[in-house]
Amino acid sequence: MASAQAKHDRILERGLDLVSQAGLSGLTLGGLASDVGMSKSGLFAHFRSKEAVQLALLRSMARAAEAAVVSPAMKAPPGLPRLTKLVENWLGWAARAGLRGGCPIAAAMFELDDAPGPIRGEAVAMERGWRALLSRLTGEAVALGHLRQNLGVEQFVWELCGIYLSHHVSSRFLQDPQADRRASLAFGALIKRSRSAPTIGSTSALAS
Amino acid sequence: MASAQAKHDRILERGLDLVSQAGLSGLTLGGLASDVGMSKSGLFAHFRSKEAVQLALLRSMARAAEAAVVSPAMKAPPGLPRLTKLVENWLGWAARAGLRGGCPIAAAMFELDDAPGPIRGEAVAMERGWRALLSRLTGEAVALGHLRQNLGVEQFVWELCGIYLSHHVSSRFLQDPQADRRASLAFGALIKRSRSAPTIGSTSALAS
DNA sequence: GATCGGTACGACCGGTCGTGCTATCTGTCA
DNA sequence: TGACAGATAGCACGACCGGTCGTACCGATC
Repeated sequence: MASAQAKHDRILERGLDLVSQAGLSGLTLGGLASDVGMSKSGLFAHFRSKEAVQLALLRSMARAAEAAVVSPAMKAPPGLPRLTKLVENWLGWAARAGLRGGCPIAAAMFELDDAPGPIRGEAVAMERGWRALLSRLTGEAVALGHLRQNLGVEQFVWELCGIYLSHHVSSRFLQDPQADRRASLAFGALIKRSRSAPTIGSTSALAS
Repeated sequence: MASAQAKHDRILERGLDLVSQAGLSGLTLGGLASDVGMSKSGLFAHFRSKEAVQLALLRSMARAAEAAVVSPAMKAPPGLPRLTKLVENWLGWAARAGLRGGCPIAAAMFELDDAPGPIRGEAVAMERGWRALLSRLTGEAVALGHLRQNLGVEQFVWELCGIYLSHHVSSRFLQDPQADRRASLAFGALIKRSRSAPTIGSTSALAS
């Protein structure tokens, strides 16, 4: 018999794929069980509830993203090159990681925005952690002089996340073949105006 | 007895609220029926299938967004003022329209990206139409000289959608009180670099 | 060799899902 | 007043849901 840990990992691996297609709430224990080739109750011996499965899958997503997106980028030189490499790995990472659906975390952010509970809490913590990482790498790029000293790092990260989300929608939902190019152009523009010092005035065009 | 049309409208109105909270796939006929105070089969007499309900709700969303976002903005002077007003009305429109959840269309874009079928088709058509409207208004701002002549309108709209999505995530999922300010700053920056002529070179920071 | 925790199974629970069929109610018009 | 049509309710169906049951096989331990 394959070791329990191996089976556990296989459940999470297949589950990740299912979640990427159907979302966290679209996942069913029976479907997952038959997908890994075991009975529903056999799967239940590993996790005590569906919520436990969802939580484990959420954490499994973080590990998968870490391995596919963060780790390879860390080999790039610190500062802007590393940040750029991270964004390259980020866009479309789910497909490259073998998932048939889109980024499960992005989908979860829209799926869980009105669903209080431990699942949502974990997802929020994960997203906050991810944005903290983006902020840290951006801060390093500032410290190394690759980006301007007075850059609003949080704002930079906020807009970067917008690029990711827009890329997700245009590539997966609208199936726009130009999605990668659009994201590349947007990131380039964001970097460009984060290099030089900003001019004064007209910081906002929206009344608040 | 209330007219059938009135009941029909009331079903769609309540359904829109439910979908904004639970998503299109999270909607259940029984839940919707009890929410409007009728039996499941009574509701079923109005629509012949759940898919018909979802399609009707999708179109109802478009009408609601039209009324809450587009129409009021059309009273503003054409060009940049009108576009700005539209974006103002767009951000957070769902809450102002009385929906307890987030923007149902934004959620649908992540929910349906792997669900082929007429629902997805309709949603794609709606989103394409929405982006065409954004492109048209942006084009008017260009024609009126409010934005620079060589602006990439499609790219502008693509990045604008990213701002909307990032605002949705930060305000609803992360519950960041700065979400409105962040979106305002991002839109301001987008407008600013869409006024003046771009410098040459370094159009992209990502290898393609 | 007896015992035991972990893993897995098939059967089954109460509940809810979408979907039909049929009966009843209600307002309208002759 | 009575007939008709549309709206609604009641009810039942098969499927599937998350979850529990008793049971059985496994390797390790005593």
